[in-house]
Amino acid sequence: MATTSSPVRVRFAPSPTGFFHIGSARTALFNWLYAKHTGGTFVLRVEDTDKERNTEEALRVLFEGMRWLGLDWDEGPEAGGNYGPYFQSQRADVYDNYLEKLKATGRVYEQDGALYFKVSGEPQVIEDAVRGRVERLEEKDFVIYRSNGTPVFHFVNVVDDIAMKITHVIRGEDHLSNTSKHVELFKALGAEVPVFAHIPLILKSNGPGKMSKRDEGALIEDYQKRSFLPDALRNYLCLLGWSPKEDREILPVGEIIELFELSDINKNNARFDEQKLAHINAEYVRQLPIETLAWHARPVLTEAGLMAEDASEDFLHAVLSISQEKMRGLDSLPEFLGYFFTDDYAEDAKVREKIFKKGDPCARVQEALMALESLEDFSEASLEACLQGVAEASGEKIGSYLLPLRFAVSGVGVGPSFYSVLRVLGKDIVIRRLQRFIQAGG
RNA sequence: CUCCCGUUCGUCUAGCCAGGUCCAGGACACUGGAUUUUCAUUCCAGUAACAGGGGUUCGAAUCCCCUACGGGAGACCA
Repeated sequence: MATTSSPVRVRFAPSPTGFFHIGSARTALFNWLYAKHTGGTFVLRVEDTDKERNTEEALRVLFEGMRWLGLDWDEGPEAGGNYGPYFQSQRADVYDNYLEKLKATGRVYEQDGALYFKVSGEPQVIEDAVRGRVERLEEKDFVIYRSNGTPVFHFVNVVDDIAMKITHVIRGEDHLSNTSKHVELFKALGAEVPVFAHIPLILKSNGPGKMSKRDEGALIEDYQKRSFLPDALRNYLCLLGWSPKEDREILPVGEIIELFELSDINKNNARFDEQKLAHINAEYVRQLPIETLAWHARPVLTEAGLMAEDASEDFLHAVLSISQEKMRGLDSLPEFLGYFFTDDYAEDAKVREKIFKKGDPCARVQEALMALESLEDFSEASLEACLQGVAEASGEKIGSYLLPLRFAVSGVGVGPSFYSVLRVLGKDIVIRRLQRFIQAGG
């Protein structure tokens, strides 16, 4: 494997489009991981040569997305560094200087007002850390400066990598075919060719082709809005094209950094699987310390209009601590726990149907209501004993009481351990809801 | 059409470089069962893959070739 003795410098060079695509995020992540792994430098360079795209909003989406994922950059916009500016739109003089260098080799010529680079005609060897040795012949001369005087991607990309002393170019496989152009340019400019690592693409979950902005789940900002945990998304993204091996999948980022090697990156494209992402996200949610969970859950609940802004932290903790082990994503919290915070919660029609199929739920709720009204101690053990007694008194299984009662009290058929639900809800609310259920005739 | 890359369960992958311990391991999803308290948790079990064909070899998921299929690139976009 080709290596350089100089310290590792990698870069993520996005074009601000107004979206932060999941594939771009994964490319940024792999660069970041490699920089961390090697103790190198992670550079963020904004490729905004395509005029209109460079809006404030587009940059905000990009920067916020990266920071949310924890992908901090050592050099770049808002971070500084010795190789700036880090916006290509501000580097015109750099490009002009390198153009002069290239002209001096006699391999630049003008046609129709555009500047062309004359290719060598020799097959170019790409030493790729992921794919091994790849050979490709660049057959046609190509444009490096448009007739309007602005340089094109292939030129600025290579010039910046040289000027910024980039040692490893980690990017999507869609650039592999372009690399023969880039190698020609590196050589013509007398620069050392960096190590390339072309990582597999992320394909859409159904249908052909790579994931595009329009596909479901393709944008990082969607996951931010849906309150996914960034650590979870990042962990999932690591698994797309790379593996920690030893049958492990969920692991702290520190360990991933330690294990991450370019040579372990897969060659074949990966298909995006939202279900697996959801599973990993849920695992992370369930492992959160209760304070952190509350910190994440509060805005989700208040924005859904279920919980008052100044709602008690203690009550929130109580609700979360009995629910956490059964939680899925944070975005499902309003549906899963809404009834703890409001009387005006949605009912699950299927569960309603189900409880009426098996006997008279009102009668059972009535029996339980009478027993609970006179129960002073609303602890789990006491509640269980009480309801057990109700069931035994009428010669029934406790199971036939639980679903009607849960529905009467929460409108749904699933949730935390039922006795815990009753305890946290408290006697007043429980009694009130059971009465309401009976009065409404179910 | 040309060039480049790839191909292990439905999906993500381990194994491949250093051929035998792989009638192929894990995870998600799915199915069934358990926790005699429902349930989105937990536990157990099950279904399910080396693209096809030719070599090389005592022996190939692992090495070589061909075909098929998939992906990417082929802009005065990035």
